[in-house]
Amino acid sequence: MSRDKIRELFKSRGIKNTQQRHLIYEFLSRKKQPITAEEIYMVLLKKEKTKMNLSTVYRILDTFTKKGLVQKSGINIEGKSTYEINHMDHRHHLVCTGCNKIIPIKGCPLEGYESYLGETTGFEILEHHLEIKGICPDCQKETNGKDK
Amino acid sequence: MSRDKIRELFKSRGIKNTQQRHLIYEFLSRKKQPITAEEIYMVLLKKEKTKMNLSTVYRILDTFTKKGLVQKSGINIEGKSTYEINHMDHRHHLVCTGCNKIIPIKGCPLEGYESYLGETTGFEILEHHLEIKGICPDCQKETNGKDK
DNA sequence: ACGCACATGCAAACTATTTGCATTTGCGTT
DNA sequence: AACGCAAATGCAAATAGTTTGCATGTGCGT
Repeated sequence: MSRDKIRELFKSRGIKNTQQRHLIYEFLSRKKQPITAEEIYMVLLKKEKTKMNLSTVYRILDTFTKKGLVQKSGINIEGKSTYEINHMDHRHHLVCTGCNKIIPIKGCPLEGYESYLGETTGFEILEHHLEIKGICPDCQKETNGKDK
Repeated sequence: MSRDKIRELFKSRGIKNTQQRHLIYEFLSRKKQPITAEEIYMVLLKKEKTKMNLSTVYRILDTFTKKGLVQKSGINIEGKSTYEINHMDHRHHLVCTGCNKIIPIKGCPLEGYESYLGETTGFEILEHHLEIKGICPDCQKETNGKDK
């Protein structure tokens, strides 16, 4: 997404275009995996020459979340929340319990189920989070050799 | 579940039967909803005449989780983790964003999907967590009157 | 009933996240 | 292009959930 597209996006949502916000949004939109606030902070510290405070990262993520640009992913890594771009194409992930690798899943297995659920419960269904855990092929190999 | 059943269960899993563990297990097995460690602590403080430390609650939940008796539910309430009895009949919940009410869902919409996913990704699928959010009938009524 | 390993209580440590306040920055206006 | 104000950021300190070290207490096999 180009620099100007992001500016426009921000403007359309009433988000002031600051350097920090721009960097975080750009970074997140390239990421295919949910990521923690701290990781964002670290990467931006190293890669970009900007300095940015960790609390700013949290505040920006919060702003983005409220404006619908980003969402908390529901996947917690060692007690830390993770965030990802709010893909308009609804998406889920498969998390490896061995190495924490995260891969996106194509398609949503709950298509159609939500409306059924809404009808049977009377709830107005808003959203869902699905997290599937497993052991990735790489870690399966490793485990065969060791006993851990 | 009777007192003795729980003792047996503990014994079969190598869990020493203490008063605190018993109380927590009994309480959790009656609960139909995931609950936070703090809530467990509060309820047991009030209802039972036992005193129990919050850190003990955490430790017991941890033990239970490792032994497979309990699981972290994946639903976080205001930043707090929630726990529930590990129902052998795999279960999901519907959470109301208005009042935090949680209701269990009958059946799992992912039946069958896991094996498909395992085949297509090479992952060995272990488990999944599904959280669905919506507005319950009660809160839907309320919202119609107010503007919040 | 005894003794030991394990569980608990208590307080302090940790860690992720939030917040108050002074300073800086973006952006509409002149 | 400069000005001014509201909003954003940096910094440090506060919160809050969870964990941990250590002294004491308790379950359970002998």
